[in-house]
Amino acid sequence: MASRNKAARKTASRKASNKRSNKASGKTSNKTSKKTRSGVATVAPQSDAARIIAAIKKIPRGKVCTYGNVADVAGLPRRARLVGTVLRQTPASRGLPWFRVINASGRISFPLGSDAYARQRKHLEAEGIDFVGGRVDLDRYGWPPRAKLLDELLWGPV
DNA sequence: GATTTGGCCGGGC
DNA sequence: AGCCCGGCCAAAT
Repeated sequence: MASRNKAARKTASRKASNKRSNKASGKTSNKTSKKTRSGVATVAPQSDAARIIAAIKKIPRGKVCTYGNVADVAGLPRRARLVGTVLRQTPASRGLPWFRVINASGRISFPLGSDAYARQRKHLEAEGIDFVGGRVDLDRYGWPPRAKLLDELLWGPV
């Protein structure tokens, strides 16, 4: 069964992001920067949640972004699930365009038929996003645009 | 498309 | 610590 490249998959395919960079050591809990040892105040690293929120805010009207891409934009590759978790526990009161986040299949992640599903879909359609067979065409509405993703991966942020 | 399989990570117990 | 479960992902069947 050719079960060879398993570990290779993520690493190689999903963005040659070798940028697992910093953290990587499991927990990151960057709470508010504390280590102000003697004065050298390290610039408070934003919490992962804050970065995710910020990334979501960038999604333009009429566009959608997958959990994975939100994570990438937030500088947290491979933390798609965290995006879901953060979203789940973030009060919509924040004026956050949470509804622009959908899964990599171009579908709304809530169970079809649920209120949540209907709510999200309504928001998206209100922005002109069109659903075909319950799916959003990511080539058309996805953000950031694929080309851009690729470029940044290969060339780095301009 | 649908499923399976393996991987990733954070949170809760 | 260990185990299990997520608004996940992607390659392979």
